[in-house]
Amino acid sequence: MPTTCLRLTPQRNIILEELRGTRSHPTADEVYDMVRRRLPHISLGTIYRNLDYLHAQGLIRKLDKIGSQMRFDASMDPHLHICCMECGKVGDLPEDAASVSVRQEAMLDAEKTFQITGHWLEFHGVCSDCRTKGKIG
Amino acid sequence: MPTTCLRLTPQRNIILEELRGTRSHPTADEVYDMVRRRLPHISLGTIYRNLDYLHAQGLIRKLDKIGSQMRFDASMDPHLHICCMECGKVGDLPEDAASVSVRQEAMLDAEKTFQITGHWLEFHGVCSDCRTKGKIG
DNA sequence: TTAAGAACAGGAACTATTCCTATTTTCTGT
DNA sequence: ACAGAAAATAGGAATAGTTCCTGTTCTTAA
Repeated sequence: MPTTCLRLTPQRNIILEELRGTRSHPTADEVYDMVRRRLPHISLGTIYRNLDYLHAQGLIRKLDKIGSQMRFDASMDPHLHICCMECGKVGDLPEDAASVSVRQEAMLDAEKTFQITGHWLEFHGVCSDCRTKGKIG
Repeated sequence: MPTTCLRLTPQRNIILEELRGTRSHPTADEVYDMVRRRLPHISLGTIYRNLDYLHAQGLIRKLDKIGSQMRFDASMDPHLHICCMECGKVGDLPEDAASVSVRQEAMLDAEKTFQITGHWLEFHGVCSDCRTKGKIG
């Protein structure tokens, strides 16, 4: 018996449906606008809470490194993101776009839309202090 | 005659010195605390403005994708960053840490400190809409 | 049916960052 | 060196994305 099961309230379901119906990687307030057409009384707090919930359940992606606002993405297949430095628009790139060997072919299509000017690569981990604390505490 | 030359005011100079004296990738308010020991009346606005200025001049790096706050780094040689998911601490990785072939050796040292659990890769560019606007406007 | 827990709407609070204004400092040309 | 112009500063107000709080409603399980 799992202690937590997936609870899809009407609000959560509609948020998920709206997110799955777009490829625009919307921000929280864009999701708010989309959902409000169907649930006029939903609150922005519910949007945030449920986007977090859906992300914690592994149903959507949370792009918190792109621009000044969080963005959300319902497509869970492995792929990379490209962000316009002028307007903030976010597009998709194939998973292997980072490999130089395939870049010429694979990126041709994306480069019709986005002219790539740079990238950001950052690693995540746990530092030794926090690992030590985890063992002791 | 260059229209803009580098103007290093006392405030800017001390900010730069303090930043060069640490490897901790401090946030703006951490820089504020460091600098305030030497310039007690400096304002946080000046810290932000001058960190932006130094970044625009290419003297420091601005890490705006790491955590919820901007971080700053005076070491300009090419390298990557690793961020602790528990406490937010930021460390350095060698430039070639992303290459799988050298990863075993090159990362050994960093992995003594950070246990790597994931990464973030994102591309930057200009979308076709913005390129079109740029040509017309 | 009822009690307990979860989720909700609405709005206040929080906080990193930016913006504003009057004042001070720095630079430029004479 | 000096006067005017331009830039930078301190201090604080404003902004905005996100989180938190409270009272109410809904769902679940016994």
